[in-house]
Amino acid sequence: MNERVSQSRPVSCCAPLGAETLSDDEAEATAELFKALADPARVRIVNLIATADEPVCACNLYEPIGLSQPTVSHHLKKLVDAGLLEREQRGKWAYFSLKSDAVDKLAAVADLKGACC
Amino acid sequence: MNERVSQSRPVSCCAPLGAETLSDDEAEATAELFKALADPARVRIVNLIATADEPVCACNLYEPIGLSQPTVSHHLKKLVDAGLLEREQRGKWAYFSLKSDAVDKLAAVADLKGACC
DNA sequence: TTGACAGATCGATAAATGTCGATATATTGG
DNA sequence: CCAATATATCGACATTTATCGATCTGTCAA
Repeated sequence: MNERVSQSRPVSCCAPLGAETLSDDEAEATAELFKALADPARVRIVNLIATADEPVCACNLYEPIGLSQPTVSHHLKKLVDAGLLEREQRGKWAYFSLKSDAVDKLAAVADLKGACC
Repeated sequence: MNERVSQSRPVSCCAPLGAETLSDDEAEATAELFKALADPARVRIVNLIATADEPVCACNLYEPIGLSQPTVSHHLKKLVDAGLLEREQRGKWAYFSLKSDAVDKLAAVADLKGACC
């Protein structure tokens, strides 16, 4: 039924580290996902949002992160572009939450079990 | 019995993304781990080693990775420093394998389950 | 000891990235 | 429509990083 065209992976955009084969594009996409979390500011942003039980307003991030508004906005954009965060506009405020796929995607890509030792 | 001094986390060096609290140092350490995998060449190296059933000689990486010997050596060093790979000298050859802790560490840090939605 | 080879280190360079102040855009309230 | 506020974008700058050629270090065989 399904075309199974490049659908042999749980995630089409980026293959797990333990995949049997890994094309150049897949390696690039996988690195891109890790790159999104390869900055302490973005790690803290994701952590703050992950531990909140509601979407978080950007205005509530500047102070705890300790960086300027443009810089935090820059990091938020990177996280959204990477598919890790979801942006929701409420009036003049922007709220961010964890994208549900991101959780599975990250866990899948980081999976090395079975390939070890 | 245990001192439980900074031992409340599964990994002492870098806290998971979903941790209740995250110090500056922990965020830095966590980002450092992701940074090690934030490059397509290093993703491919880890993948090649993860899918091999034996430690891999550095000399068998230059050609598949498609980069110069110094560059591959540079990436290998980064992966070893990050605690992801183990280096083993056999005569004049260097063999690399996945460090067993790395598997768990990566999975733990990347864990966002329960913190989602 | 010497020659050959594997891998690491060095130095240089180009590209990518984080940061901020200034400014632009968009939304709301009056 | 206008003023105020939240966020995004722009331009600039400093830092980091990936890459390679050349060289150094260490190991083995003869």
